[in-house]
Amino acid sequence: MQQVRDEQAVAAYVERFGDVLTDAGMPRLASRIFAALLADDDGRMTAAELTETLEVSPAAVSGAVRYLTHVGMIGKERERGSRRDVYVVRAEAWHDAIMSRDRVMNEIMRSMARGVEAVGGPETSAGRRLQLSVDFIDFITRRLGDLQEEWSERRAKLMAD
Amino acid sequence: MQQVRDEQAVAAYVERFGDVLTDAGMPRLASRIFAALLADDDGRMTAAELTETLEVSPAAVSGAVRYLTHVGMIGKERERGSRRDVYVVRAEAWHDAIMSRDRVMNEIMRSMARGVEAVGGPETSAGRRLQLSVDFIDFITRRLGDLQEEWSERRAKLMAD
DNA sequence: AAGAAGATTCACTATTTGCTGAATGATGTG
DNA sequence: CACATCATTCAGCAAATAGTGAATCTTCTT
Repeated sequence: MQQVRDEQAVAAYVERFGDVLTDAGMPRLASRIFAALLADDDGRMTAAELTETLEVSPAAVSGAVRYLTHVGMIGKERERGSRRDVYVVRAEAWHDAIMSRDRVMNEIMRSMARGVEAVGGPETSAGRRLQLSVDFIDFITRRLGDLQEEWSERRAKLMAD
Repeated sequence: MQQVRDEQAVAAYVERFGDVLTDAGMPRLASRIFAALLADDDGRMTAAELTETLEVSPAAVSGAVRYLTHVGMIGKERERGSRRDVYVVRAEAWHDAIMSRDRVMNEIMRSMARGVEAVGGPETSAGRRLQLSVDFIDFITRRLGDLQEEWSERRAKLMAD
């Protein structure tokens, strides 16, 4: 039973899912573009397609797409002998999105580590509190790295079927 | 060697760390308040202290503090027979912050799961792509829960010293 | 080399967000 | 019960953000 693709339903879904991503902190148009790519049949859309289906200006697409490629959630490709960029949702989109958060976490950790000194060293109560936070973040981010690997393996096995 | 606490250095640190948190997506004043509490000697400050040391209006503190309590990073207490609230950084601040992100992740996951149907079911290529994303997020968030537990135990042991 | 098709940049506008000051509300004290 | 002390809410303002349209830059075609 191969269902027929109801483009209108898909469009509606793109908007709903876009909203969810926006609530999660992603810029609005970037959210909609990512949603559109995820829901697109072959996960590949040109800038022109995006401006048309999302009803925004090419300029806006350009900016949003820069953001998405920057955080590694989509890739920009160009078929040789063509001028149009085609954007593809990367297989590692979520992986990278989480890892980019990880980078932020690392910043926080480093700043807190410096804070230990600023408040008078690890013997002070503020110092202890900061250090404990550092330890926690460190623990979580390390383990998160392991999880990504575990997933890659698990996925590889599934793909082998 | 118990260092003397240099309040000026602490204040400077609060601003730097506040910036880091803001970059991570936390509203500006909320970041500064959380930083101030983390760096405070006993991790407890009244609203008045906050307005004074951070040089903002009581109204602003009220709003920022609402945000922070909402995401569970600080607690509001009031000593009986007093009108002043005292805000304390919760021991589980980071834990809860991460878990609250987790709630967001769950929203995303649920939305993508609904998307599988919208794009024509799990047999379509878009459906497969969405389902794979769901699986990944599911995997990560579950494991993240385990990690929090592991940390609690680890921490309990350390505290026993 | 000229032209066309596309992407990007830039100046501007509209919306959203974070803060202030003033007014209002809540809660303890004489 | 009236007053004082704090917290909160609300209208307004200032700064940041996301998008538009026009101009510019790139790159393929002929």
